[in-house]
Amino acid sequence: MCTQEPRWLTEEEMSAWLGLASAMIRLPAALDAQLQRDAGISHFEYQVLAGLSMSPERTMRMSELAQLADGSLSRLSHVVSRLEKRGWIRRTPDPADGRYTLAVLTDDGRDKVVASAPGHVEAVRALVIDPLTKAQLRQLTEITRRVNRAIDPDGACPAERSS
Amino acid sequence: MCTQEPRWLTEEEMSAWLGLASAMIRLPAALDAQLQRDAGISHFEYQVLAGLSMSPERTMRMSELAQLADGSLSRLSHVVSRLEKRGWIRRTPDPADGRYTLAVLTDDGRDKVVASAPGHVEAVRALVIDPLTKAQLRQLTEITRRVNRAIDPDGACPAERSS
DNA sequence: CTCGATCACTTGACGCTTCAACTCATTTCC
DNA sequence: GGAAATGAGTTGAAGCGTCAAGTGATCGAG
Repeated sequence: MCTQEPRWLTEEEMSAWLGLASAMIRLPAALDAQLQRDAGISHFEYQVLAGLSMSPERTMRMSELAQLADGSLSRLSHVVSRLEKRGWIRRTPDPADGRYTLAVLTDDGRDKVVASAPGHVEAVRALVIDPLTKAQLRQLTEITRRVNRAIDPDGACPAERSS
Repeated sequence: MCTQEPRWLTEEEMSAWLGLASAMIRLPAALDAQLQRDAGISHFEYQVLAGLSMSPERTMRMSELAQLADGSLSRLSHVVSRLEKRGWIRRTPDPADGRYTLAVLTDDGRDKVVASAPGHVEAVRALVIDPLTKAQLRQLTEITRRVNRAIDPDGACPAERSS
């Protein structure tokens, strides 16, 4: 209870927020639409396939993969079931620890990624990279770092893992 | 066919993109979670109620409202049905043109917005406004303006409508 | 060594979004 | 003035995500 009195947004804050709110809704929708139209898969499915394709042995544990793709384990399980039916992924228990399940990209799955990647990268370029200056791109990196940290202070942000 | 050869992303472009991709997924989820937890409504429902509350006569045509909230007319129709059941919105045909439907915020609906707004604004502050410097906020405004324009060149971007 | 706790996942039911019809009102064109 | 075309909105079915409960494997205390 008792939220003091709310600190309303100034004009300047409001216009940054409205712009972000709009982009936040429409950018995922636009990227999903491109992938759905040109490749018949969702952005989430693409992230799963692309994540596997860049992994050693094209293999990853379900839980790692869920974190990489920013989704719940349950969601990933459903999605991988569908991708398995389409012949792009196989599942097998981890020989090292039977509780884990390994998702493995099949050859057909790799072909699918290779076929879908250029169109997706072009879309990202067209909608995000190309409209911005080099300086804005650097600013965006720092801005999203701060926002991501605010959302989840000790969360593994994909942008900062490895390398 | 024949996508030339794809212009892959440089290191710098990649880190901006990964950061944005992560924020783009998790920011809506975080805001939805706050509203769901504290007010029992989704971010989309909040936008609908808040949009109406700021409108003259607390009334808007369904199609205007759909555009304001960045959703399809069908989605809005379903959502308004639910909000109507909860007693926050009434629907009535537009006397000026019977094809249009007017959505009107009830008094209970206004109370709901007034009760939910402070918590939502606090969340926006905590996740976006406060973590950024004043300069970054200005940069974000320009960055999102460009991205929004790339997504829909002549789209009515909420940030630029009116005022 | 065994039993309970924990962990990684899977499953099924429910709710929301989308898509494709459909309805009804209004405009347009003979 | 009447028929076809257009436009706004609604509806129902299908698909996807979430939540809670369930399964099986492994760890750890006694």
